[in-house]
Amino acid sequence: MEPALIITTLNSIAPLEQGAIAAFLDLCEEISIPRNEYLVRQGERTPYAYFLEEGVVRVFFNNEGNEYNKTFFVPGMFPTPITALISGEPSQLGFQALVASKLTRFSYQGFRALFKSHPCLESLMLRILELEWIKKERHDIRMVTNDATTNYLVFRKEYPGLENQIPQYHIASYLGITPIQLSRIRARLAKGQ
Amino acid sequence: MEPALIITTLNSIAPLEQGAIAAFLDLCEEISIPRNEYLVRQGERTPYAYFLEEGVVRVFFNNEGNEYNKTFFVPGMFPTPITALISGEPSQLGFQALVASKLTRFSYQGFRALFKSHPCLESLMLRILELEWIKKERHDIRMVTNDATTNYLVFRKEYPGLENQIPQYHIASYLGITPIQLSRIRARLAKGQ
DNA sequence: CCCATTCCTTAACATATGTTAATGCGCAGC
DNA sequence: GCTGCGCATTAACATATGTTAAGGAATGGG
Repeated sequence: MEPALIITTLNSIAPLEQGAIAAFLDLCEEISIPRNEYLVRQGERTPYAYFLEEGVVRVFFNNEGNEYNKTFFVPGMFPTPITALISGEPSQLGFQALVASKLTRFSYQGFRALFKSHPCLESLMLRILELEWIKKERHDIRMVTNDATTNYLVFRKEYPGLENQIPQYHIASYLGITPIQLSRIRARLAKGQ
Repeated sequence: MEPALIITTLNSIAPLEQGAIAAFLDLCEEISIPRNEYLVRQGERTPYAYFLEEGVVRVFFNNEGNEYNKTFFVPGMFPTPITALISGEPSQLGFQALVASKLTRFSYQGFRALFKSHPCLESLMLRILELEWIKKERHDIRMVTNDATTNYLVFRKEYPGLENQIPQYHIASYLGITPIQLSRIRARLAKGQ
């Protein structure tokens, strides 16, 4: 495959040797996925890690019909069931494309198998997890601290334009409120301005 | 220092060479901390990673006087400001001993400096982050999915005896409710049983 | 031993948010 | 160009939880 966004992204995270890059690219394949299709279904096993080149993906948890969106992925991010890949268990989370998307995917086991011959890839993996950890912690603190209105405004800043590409009930679920409540918030904001 | 709980814990996470263990132990020092003292204050920098040998520690976020307990640590866990250590920024989280506690601490930079000569320590670090990630994800899913009553019951199972060692407002904050609400839940449970 | 502090409980009240339901807009398929 | 479906909005209502306040048990210090 041709080195797309993923290579520049990985290189900006940690320095990689040429040999490691080549070996890694051998594992990669590009896939396209239509709107509303699933990368990973809840309860399903998958061998793949994913990198989003174009589009939007959501990750969510479904409990008795109620869905909770954990976060949205935009290009440059990794919509990957880390826990499932690490633990070997079926994924507790579902991953769904919200618009037609292009992704790079690669076998996680294959990737780990490269660590012995290319230690820089293990350092890369550690660095990625570190960065994800930081991101998640900041996110968690924000969500707990702010009220829904503030988090809605943050969402709009963090994902410019996304608001108009996906149904509002996905945003509401992400904010931890009902679509009705989000509608009330939007009405209040429109009036207050 | 004498190899205490931390060594058996680390060995159970990932296999370590003798040389690596010795080099690591050189970095370690044991500390005791009285009840209600802070390991790390919010807004403070710290060079240390911590491992809890005995006692209880909470990690919390404070926003304009409102405190949000993220989790509790019991022996065998790492009450460590990972994000602060990785990013070099002041810690957004506070770490406080809720009962008199014993910990092992070590310089995080010193630890990372060992990665070059002891790659197994880097693998260990990666493994620890992986396990923490899994734990956090399961925790997050539970907290979102369940109501406060269920989460309270889970808390009692997950931290046996802890309920009687710490004030209930810390538990309420952990559950995301007010102490009054927790009191109502407890009253209902006592009656319903 | 007593007092003060801390913290849990209970009640009365206020309020934000969920629930149910009806309305209407806009897009897609026929 | 209709027609139907999916989705957002709005209103009326129900309810859970926060707020304020008061009282009482337990604990620790003088």
